[in-house]
Amino acid sequence: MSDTIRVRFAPSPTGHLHIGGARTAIYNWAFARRNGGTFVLRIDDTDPERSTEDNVNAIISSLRWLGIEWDEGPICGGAFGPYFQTQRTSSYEGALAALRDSDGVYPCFCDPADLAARREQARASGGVAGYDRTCRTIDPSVAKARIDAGEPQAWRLKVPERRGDIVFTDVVRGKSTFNASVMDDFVVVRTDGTPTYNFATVVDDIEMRITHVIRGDDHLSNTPRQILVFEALGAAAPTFAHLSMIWGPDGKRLSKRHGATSVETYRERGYLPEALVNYLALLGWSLDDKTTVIDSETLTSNFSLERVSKNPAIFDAEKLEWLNGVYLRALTPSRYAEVMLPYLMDAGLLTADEAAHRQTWLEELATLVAERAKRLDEVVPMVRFLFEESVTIDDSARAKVLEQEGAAGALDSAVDALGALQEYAPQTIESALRSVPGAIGVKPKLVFQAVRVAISGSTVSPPLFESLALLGKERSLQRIRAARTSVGS
RNA sequence: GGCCCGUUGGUCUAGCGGUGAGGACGCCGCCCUCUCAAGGCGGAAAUCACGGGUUCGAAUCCCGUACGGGCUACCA
Repeated sequence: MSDTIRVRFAPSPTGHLHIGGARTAIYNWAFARRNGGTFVLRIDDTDPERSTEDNVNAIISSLRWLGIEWDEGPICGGAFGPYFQTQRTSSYEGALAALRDSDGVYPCFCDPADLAARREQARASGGVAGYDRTCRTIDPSVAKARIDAGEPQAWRLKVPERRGDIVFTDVVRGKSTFNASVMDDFVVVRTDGTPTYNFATVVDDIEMRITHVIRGDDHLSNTPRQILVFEALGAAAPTFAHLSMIWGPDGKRLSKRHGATSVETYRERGYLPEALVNYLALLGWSLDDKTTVIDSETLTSNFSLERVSKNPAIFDAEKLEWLNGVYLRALTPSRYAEVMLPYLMDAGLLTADEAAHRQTWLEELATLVAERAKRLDEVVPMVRFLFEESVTIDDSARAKVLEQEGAAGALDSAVDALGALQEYAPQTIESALRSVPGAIGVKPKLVFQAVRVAISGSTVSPPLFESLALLGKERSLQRIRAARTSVGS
């Protein structure tokens, strides 16, 4: 593996893995794979208030479920660890010391509340809202005395006087220019000694030898600040690639009120990881002008930042569903049975033990359901009738089918025809039932629908003959008789 | 307010000076069919945000405007 390219995904464990974060991770991962680079996972847990271990675990398990594997990071370790920012305080302290030595920072004794007020005032009068540099002019010896006296201080980056505009080329958006005059001396280390985001990420990116920073464009405005830190630390800035946001249907940042936003939820609802990866990859990137079904292999061997789109994308749940259906249909029966089983078990339809004894039966069931479900959780209502002892017939189905003229006779004949079968299999069942309409002078559809309603309780079900076979002769006859009885004469 | 960024059918996108503006989801119709799906075929749907330029020629290049978004913290 070449080490020329190193990228990282650095989630902050303040929640589960978000759809947008997942896409960022996918792009980083695909980019690393495509270029023979290294993909680093780093946990940016510097916010003690909101970061939790549960969230770290959830993020890790979501990434794994998606099939996104990191080369360095939690669990697997690596040569540039640790990979949790809370364990890297010595790095930040070292970087601060270096900046103090090089006169790249200065202590700030301003009161935060006071600062906020000044900022408000500056903004109100139409001025620049940045820090007014009050403490920048304090004489170093005075500053040292105040620190020694125990006065609390934060550290601010001393933006060079003659730095000029900050210009960088973003791989997806092109050349970006930020006017130097708007760069204020931002805080790099807080009063409590902890590093701010813009400082910690840069220190880490330098130490971890990150060459390409691929992240959401909510960080675009942070980039010039970070470039200043890279420069102050005497390091070359990496290449940046800012991804546009993912929006909800209303054009606002995708959030809980738009529905499911965490990868975990999609997993629970029966989406396949490969479908989610495919969909997310396409939300802002395209292989060419016509391909929409792209497996991981194709993605990791063709991904390029140059083909990442600049505009924000609205998350289209329906297209994801469609794509999930495509992947679901492509599963082999045994694989389908495997992924479907947890849903069946959760619904209490069968136990793991029973499943082990009904492998073939489950695979047959899988083939029936495969081209009908877009999500795995949809199979439960679809197949429930095949597991339960008896079935309750839906009122509208009864009215629409069973109470139709000829239905009773059709059920009687069906019982006779099926009852006579030696071999109870889809083919034999089909020919038996197909002989009924002609014999009693009724439309084939009426027979099929009547039997369907009788065994499933509904006018909609998986294919009839196969369903009857899976149900078994005994229960089939039982249900048809029960339905027949309920219709009366 | 200031600074940035974006704008091709309802949605995701292709396009990178000359195309009938292509594909996909969704929608509609037809076919297939035991229901539902799946599949096949066809269709509607884009004045390429708007207004100016540049050019023989602009969705493509330039400048404005509008709309949307992001940042503007001792959050990340």
